[in-house]
Parts: sequence; C-alpha cells; structure tokens
Amino acid sequence: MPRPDRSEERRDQILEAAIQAFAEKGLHEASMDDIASRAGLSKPALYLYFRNKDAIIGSLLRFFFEREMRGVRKLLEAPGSPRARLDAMNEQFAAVMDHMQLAMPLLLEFYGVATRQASVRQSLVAIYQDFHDMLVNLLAQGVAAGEFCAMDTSQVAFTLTALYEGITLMWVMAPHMVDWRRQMQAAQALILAGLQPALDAAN
Amino acid sequence: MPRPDRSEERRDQILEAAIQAFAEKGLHEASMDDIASRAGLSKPALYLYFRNKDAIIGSLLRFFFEREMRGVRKLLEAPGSPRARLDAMNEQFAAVMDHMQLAMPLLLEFYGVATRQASVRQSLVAIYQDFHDMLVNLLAQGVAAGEFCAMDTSQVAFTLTALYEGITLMWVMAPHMVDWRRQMQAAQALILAGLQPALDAAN
Amino acid sequence: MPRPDRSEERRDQILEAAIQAFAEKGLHEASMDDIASRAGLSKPALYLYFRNKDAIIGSLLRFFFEREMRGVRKLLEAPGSPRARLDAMNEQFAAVMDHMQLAMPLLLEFYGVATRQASVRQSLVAIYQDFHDMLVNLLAQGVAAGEFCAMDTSQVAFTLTALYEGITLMWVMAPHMVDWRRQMQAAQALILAGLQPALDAAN
Amino acid sequence: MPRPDRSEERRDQILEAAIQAFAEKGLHEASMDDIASRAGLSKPALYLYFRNKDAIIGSLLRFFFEREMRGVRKLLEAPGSPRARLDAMNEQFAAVMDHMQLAMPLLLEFYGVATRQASVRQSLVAIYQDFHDMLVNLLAQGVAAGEFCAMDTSQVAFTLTALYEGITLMWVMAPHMVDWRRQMQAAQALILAGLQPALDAAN
DNA sequence: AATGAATGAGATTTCATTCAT
DNA sequence: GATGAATGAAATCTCATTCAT
Repeated sequence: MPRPDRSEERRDQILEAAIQAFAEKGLHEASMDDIASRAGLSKPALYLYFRNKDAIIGSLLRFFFEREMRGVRKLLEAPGSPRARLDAMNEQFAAVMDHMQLAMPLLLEFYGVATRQASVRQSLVAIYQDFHDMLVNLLAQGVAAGEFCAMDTSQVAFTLTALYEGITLMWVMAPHMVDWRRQMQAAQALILAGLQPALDAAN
Repeated sequence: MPRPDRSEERRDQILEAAIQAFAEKGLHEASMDDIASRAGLSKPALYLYFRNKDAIIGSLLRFFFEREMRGVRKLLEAPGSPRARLDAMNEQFAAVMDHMQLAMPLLLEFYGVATRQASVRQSLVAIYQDFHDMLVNLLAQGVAAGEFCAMDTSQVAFTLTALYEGITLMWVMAPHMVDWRRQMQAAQALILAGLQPALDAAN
Repeated sequence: MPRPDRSEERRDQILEAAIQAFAEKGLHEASMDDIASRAGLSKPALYLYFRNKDAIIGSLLRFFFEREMRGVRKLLEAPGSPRARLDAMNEQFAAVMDHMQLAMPLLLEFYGVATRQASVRQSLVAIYQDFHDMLVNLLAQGVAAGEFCAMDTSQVAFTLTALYEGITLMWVMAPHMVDWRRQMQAAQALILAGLQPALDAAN
Repeated sequence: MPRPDRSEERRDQILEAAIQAFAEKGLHEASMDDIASRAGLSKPALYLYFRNKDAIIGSLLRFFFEREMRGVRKLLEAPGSPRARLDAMNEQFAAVMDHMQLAMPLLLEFYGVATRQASVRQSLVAIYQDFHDMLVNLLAQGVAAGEFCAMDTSQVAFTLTALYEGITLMWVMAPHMVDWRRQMQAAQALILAGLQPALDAAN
C-alpha cells in the first residue's frame, strides 16, 4: 500500500520555514540550520527536497512572484468599471501588504538577487509586463467607455506601475510614516485627475 | 621632511575598489580579498584604513547617500520657475543614473541593508524627507505664482518621490526597456496635467 | 534503532587531545588544528562539541580542578590518625605528580589564565580553601587526640598548603633536582617537629 | 660632536612599557603596538633595540630575575644575627611584593615561559640555587652561633625557599585573603620553632 | 635615529553540503 | 525517508615583522 506522497507537503513546510528565517535574519545570514530548525526537520532533510540553498531561494522567488501574477490575473478578469477595478486593485494590494509586512525585507533582497541573476530578473520583468498590459487593457476600456480622455495608455500604465513599486519601497523603509492604501489612492486620483474625459481641455 | 598624508587618498582608493567588487559580486559574495586585489593592496592594508568590512560598507553607504542629498540641496537653490526646476531636476538625476548604472545593484543591496539596520534606514528616510520637503517648497512656489492650481502639496510631493523611486527600481531591473529620462518626464507631465491652474487652457 | 550517544566520548577525546597539544605547545601556540589532528578529527568537528577554543580551555580547567578537589575530599574521609593521614596525603599527591609530569606546564599556564579571569581565579581559591579547611580539621583532631600541641590550626594549615604549592612549583621547574615526595615529607616533618605535644619526647 | 648614546635609555623605556603592557593584557595578548604606544615610540623603533618580541620578553625575564638575585646577594652580606637577617629578608621581600602586585600576573606567565624554554628555566633554577645556598649559609651560621639546633641545613633551606614560592603564588591568586608579610613570618616562626637550640629535645 | 605604510602567514570560526546508518 | 556526525572550503581578522623614506 503506497503511502500518500508527502513530498509537496514537506516542500511547503520548508519554504514556509525559509520565509521566516530569511525574513528574520536575511538571505545570507540565515543558515540551513536556521531553516531546518524552524521547519522542525533535520538539516539533511532539506536536501531531500531541495538540491541546495539556492534552490530554496529560487523556489521562494517563484512562489512569491507567481502569487503576485495570479493576483494580477484575477483583477484582469474582475467585473466592474475601470475606475472601480483600479480601486479594487489598490484595496487588494493594500491587504496583501498588511499581511506581508514582515516578509518585505525578504522581498527587497529578492530584488538584489534579481540584479545578479538574469533568470530571476526576467521573471520580475515579466510581472511588470503583465501588470502593465493589464493596466493598458483597463485604461483602454475606460477610454472606450468615455470614463477617461484619450491618452497614451502604455505610458500611463507604466507610471501607475512605477507608483506601485515606489510607494511600496518607501513603505518598506518607513512603514510608520507611509500609509500604503491612502497614498496609493491619492496618487491614483492625482493621475486620473489629469485624465478627465473631454469637455475640459485635454493634454 | 614630512611625507604628504596619503591617508585620504588610500581610503578613496579602497572605497572605489569596494564599489567595483560589490557591484560585480554582491555585498556578501565580494570578499576582503576581492576588494584588496582591486585596490592593488594587500588584505591587511584594508584594515589600516577601515576597521572591518562593515566599516567599508558603512562608508560607502554614507558616500552614496550624502551625494544624493547634496544633489537634492543644490536643486533647492537653483533658479528658474518651478516647472523648469522640476525639469532640471529630472535632467540631473537622469544624468546621474546614466553614470551609475553599474553601481545600481549595489544601491539595491544597500536598501536591503537598510531594512535590517535602523541607523541606515533612518539615513534613507531622511533623504526621502529632504526630497519631499524640497518638492513641497517648489510646488508651493508654483501655486503662489499661479503656475499650479491649489493642491495638497505634501501629497503631490510624496507621489513624485514615489515615482522617482519606482521608475528607478524598474529601470534597474530592465535598463534596456525603461528610459529613465523619458519615463520620468512623461510621468511628471501626467501629474502636472491634473494640476493646471483653474480655467486656464492646457500647456 | 537509535545509535548510542557518542557525544560524551567525543568530548573526552577532544579534551584528551587538547591536553596533549596544550602541554606540548602551550595554551596559545597550540591551534585548533593541532587539537583536531591529535583527536583524529577535523577542525570543524571540534566546534560540534565546544563552542570555541576558550570553551575547551574552560572545560579542561574544570576537569583539572574538579579532580583535584575530589582528591582532597577523599582524604578528608580517610581513616587513620592525623599524622598517618598527612603521610597518606603526601603519598597520594606524589603519585599524582608522577603521572601528571607532562601536563604540569599546562597547569602552570592555567595559573596564568587564573590571574586574568576572575571566575577561574575563584575556582582555584576555592580549592585552596577546601584544602585549608580539611587540614584545619585534621590538625584539630590531632590536637584533640594529644598528637599535637595547641596551635593556630588555620595558620599551620595555610603554611602546609603553601608548602604544597611551593614544592610543586619548584619541582615543575627542576624535576630532576627536586624529589617531590621526599621534600614534602621532610618539610612536613620540620613543621610537625615544632608542634610536639608539650613535655613529650621527640618522635 | 657625538651625541650621548641614548641606547640604554631607550631600551629601558621599552622594557618599562612592555612590563605595563604585558601585566595589563598578558604576554600573548599584548601586541608590539601595545608596547610601542605605551613607550611613546613607533613600532619599528622597537626593532631598533630588540630583535623581536621574544627578545623583549627575554630581556624582561633577565631584568626580573637579576633584580631578585641582587636582592638575595645583598641580604647575604647584611649584618646581624641569622634570625634577624631572616626577618629582614622577609621584610624586604614583602616590600617588593607590595610594589610589584600589578606585575605579578606577568611573573606567573614567566614561569609558563620557563616551562618551555630550557634557558629560562635554568636561570630560574639558578636563582633557587642561589637563594638556597644563601639560606644554607645563614642557617649554618645560626647553628654555629648556637641560635639553632643541629639540622640538615640544605633541607631546611629548601623548605624555606618553597615557602617563599608557595606563599607568593597563593598571594597572587588571592591578594585580599593572603597577607604576604604576616603569613611568611608565621610560617618561618613555625619552622624555627622546631629548630630551637638544645636543652629541649632535638629532632 | 625614526617611522608611516605595508604585508606574509596564520588563527579562529562558519557554513553549505555529504556520508553512514 | 530521515538524521547524527562530519568536513572541505573559505571568510574575516590579527600580528609580528619589514621596507622605503
């Protein structure tokens, strides 16, 4: 009688432990021992599920990024007016941020990894691209529906993406001074103010 | 005959080498040996000028941050209309980015350091604050001069700051796809479009 | 099937090797490598059982001192007349000295450590105190039994303790010239000669 | 005009500094830098006067030991009865101890060095021998003068020497608990009590 | 005579990784 | 599948010692 494959389960257990260890001590400072003890496993056990430390980091990267991409995709398919969906998106990301505050330093270290590993960098760029494309789509719908004036949708999408990144970065550095939700809403309002549908003068 | 003091010179030489080594290999992966060989010195010589590796990183951090703050301060005192000065600022930062492309991964790692060291984090936050304050000042002048409509200057300043950070981050990840100068100009134009003085025509 | 715990065994193995290495080369000159090779282990293996080199030295110190204290305690409980027990004590220590000749330089270095580390110094002083107390006890019994005349037992005990230390020190420096056993017996006889019970003839 | 030779002066200056540094930090822990800075000289200057660190330690050893031997010699030639001269000797050594308390840890480390270097060991043994011979002489005079009963002068001299060493050792370890002067006097009295001239029962 | 500057050699310690069970 | 035990490799740092001036 074959036992159920606990492989997947164990991998998740390890990744969870790795997130904790990395977030707490840093990507380099956290040792395999740190991860093993948090996972309640022995050190060699880690090597049964991951080839080495880099493999753990890689898996974690994919885990983070894929989740982000899933989030983006969902929004793309959500119902509602473009404006409402932008608001919903902010809301959703704000919620994620709240939950992820502790892991944020880790995310930042992932950016550091990305600068050195082309493959990682490309994953990240792919996310930007996806997000950008979705925004373009959303904005175009808004223009078509007369919610926004004519615009260079790609350009505006890029700006919004950069705002997401920038506000997040600042929030990570000074969580007590930056209210992610409020700042993002305000920033978006500022952008959209310049994109009122005609009757007014357009750019 | 007292020999000239080469101390400062050597320190710079080492910091220069450290920038190279760190940018190339990463903050943790670059060893003291890597730095020493790039500086054309022996390893122990490094310890004549810096107490330890952290001291080198610390000096480098201060070096980067202080330069950034100097840049910001200069802009505050520059002549010209607010709009023109915003443009000049973009231009200046764009030029800096061009020169710093190789060191950007290092800068990103510094952000990682910042998330773990309160003192570093505070230096960084101080820069944000300075930049923000300067922008508030600039925007207020623009409002007073009738160049912009009434606004929450602090809010707009924050948004512009976040844009700087966000665009830079994206540019670091995909330098070939992101044209810092153009994107920043466009993003700023977008913001300012919503801040036209009332009842006037567009720019 | 749980493997037997070899932990204690390994620790002893390392301490044994450390004694050899330290005795041979000196406390500072003997490196972790020296200890490891004598123990037939790799250097990192040492760190599985001792936090660092100081921990090894500390364990060794305790090992030496505790053994000495055990020796002292046993004597306290031994049977026989006070005089006979003093002789027995000399005999026992003489035997120990014979076996420990090689480790004596190490012991001397421990004294050096003791001068710089209060905790070590206190352990050593505690041994002196124990030894002294035991001798006081013994002498008091002798006085009570009429074997010795009245005396300042504490003072005499101190003198005997100092003799033990002094003779040992001289023997370490010149083992070929100093016969520990004979010198100690003679010295003790000299002291006891002045402590004849009143009005009695000599021994 | 030849300047006066400052060589000797400089050497003493360095040795003085070395005593301080060694006493404070320990023979191994004190670095050439420590010595140089205490001597108010540069590090290379030390090498103008001493071939290396060991040479400094060697000089210091000789310095200490020779002074001790000079002290011993003086006593030999002093006037007075044997008993009185023994008392005077104690007094003198007690005074030395008072002044040397800080350097005592250093002396102990010298013993450690002695265990590893035959030449040093021999110097030390020579001192023991000198001291012993002087005591033999003194005791013989006392016997001749009827101050002491007949005895094995060599044996008694050895015991007294060991007492000096032992009491000093214990005093170094517990200076607050051991009063060198008092203990040495008492111990000597104890010995001499057994060496009363005849009329009483001899040993 | 004197020293600022430099370095070769080596010490301790850590860690990712593997073996034997 | 799991792990206690072990290690090769490398990193940081220190120090006695020496040049070049």
